[in-house]
Amino acid sequence: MRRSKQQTAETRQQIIEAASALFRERGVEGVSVAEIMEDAGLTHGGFYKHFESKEALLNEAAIAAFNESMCAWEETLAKPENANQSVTSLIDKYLSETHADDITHGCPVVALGSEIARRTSDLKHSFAAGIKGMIDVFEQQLNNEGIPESKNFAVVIVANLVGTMMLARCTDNDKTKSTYLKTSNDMLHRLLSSRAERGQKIADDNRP
Amino acid sequence: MRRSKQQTAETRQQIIEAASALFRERGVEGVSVAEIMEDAGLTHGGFYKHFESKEALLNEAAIAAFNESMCAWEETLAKPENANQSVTSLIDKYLSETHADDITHGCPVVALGSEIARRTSDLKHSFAAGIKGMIDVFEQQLNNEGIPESKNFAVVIVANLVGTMMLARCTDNDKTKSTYLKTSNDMLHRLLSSRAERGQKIADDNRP
DNA sequence: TGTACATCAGTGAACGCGCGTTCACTGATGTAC
DNA sequence: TGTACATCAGTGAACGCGCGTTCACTGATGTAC
Repeated sequence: MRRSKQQTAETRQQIIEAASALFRERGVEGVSVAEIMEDAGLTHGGFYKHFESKEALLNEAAIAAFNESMCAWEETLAKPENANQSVTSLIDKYLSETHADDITHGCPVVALGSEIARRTSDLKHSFAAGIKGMIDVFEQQLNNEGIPESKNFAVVIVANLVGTMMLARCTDNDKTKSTYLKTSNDMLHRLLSSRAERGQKIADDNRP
Repeated sequence: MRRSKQQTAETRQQIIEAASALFRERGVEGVSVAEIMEDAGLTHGGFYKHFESKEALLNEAAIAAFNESMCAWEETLAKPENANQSVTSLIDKYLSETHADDITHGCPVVALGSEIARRTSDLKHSFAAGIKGMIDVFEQQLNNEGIPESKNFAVVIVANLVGTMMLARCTDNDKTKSTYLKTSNDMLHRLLSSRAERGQKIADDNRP
């Protein structure tokens, strides 16, 4: 039977959220429309009242996954104890064992990147925007901390995070997995502290 | 009809090579057993005379993809003009536009990582071994160039390569894509030259 | 504000299709004597 | 070395299954008057 506009919008959101988690967990082709609808508390028939196709839902689910990540990042940044170490707090969280073990609600680039790379059009566009968003957050935080070349460093940091998580997730030996996470984390910390020093030096030199 | 042992072995290799390329190009679930067999010049029925299942072929195909990558790396390292810049020549090749556009014969971690991360057992084990192999090559070359902490740097470099390629491949804007590749490449070059200097300094200090 | 009708979210059966896998069959290769 | 038989790589039809999508139907919601 017909639902109110608000209920319809809520249902739509539930489908997107279910899909966002399931696609990351099992891959786009590893989940059926029926399973997504079941997770959202519905039967499969009504799917096409909300989305044109499974592909269209994937696009919305990808956007939602990036939004979810960005919200989590904002939360981390908002914590008072992270005020003076915003960049490293984001890095620590990203490279945590918790994140490595939580594909379902983890970074969409690692969970879906290989599949998205093969696609074209809208989907790739949404994904590229999500990646840009991740880099932008780092750029801003690096600026706040007075680290020079913030844009370049932001790209390199995000690349490192994504790559490290990919290596860790593709490794069956838990010890090796932890080593990858820890090694990248240590190196990024060291790189940042040496860069922060240099940024401080430049600021001092430029002081009148 | 029955084939000679040599022919059978060759056919098996052809199936693996076809699968290795097709899986990377279209994803494991984006290619059918029949398509792989057709690419290898056969009909689908004979597939199970060579492999127990599609999953078993995926394992062999992943190993073959890593072997292919390692052979290409060896080739690059063997070129006389790369003798004194072995690490940067590997990095330049990996982060090239050519590699970004060639998923089919490119790095298996970027092409299949998201899918492999969800799997368990044999497959993940083969993949982890392949990743270890990539890191080992870099460690050895960093040693050759006298760069300290070669093992840690090797992990970070490979993570950066994989992550950068993933970002580039998931980006629909060609200019942004090139920027990602170039930014990581520049930063790795700078990091390596500053580390090489430090390595040289340590070597000088330790000279009797 | 109340009424009569149109709309449409959700249901569950059904469709057609392609997939991984199996199987009976063929005939060249391998092997035992 | 030659022969007779067993083996098995490759073929193409067939199987059963699950998938994305469609559809007739239901009944509460939205809207026009």
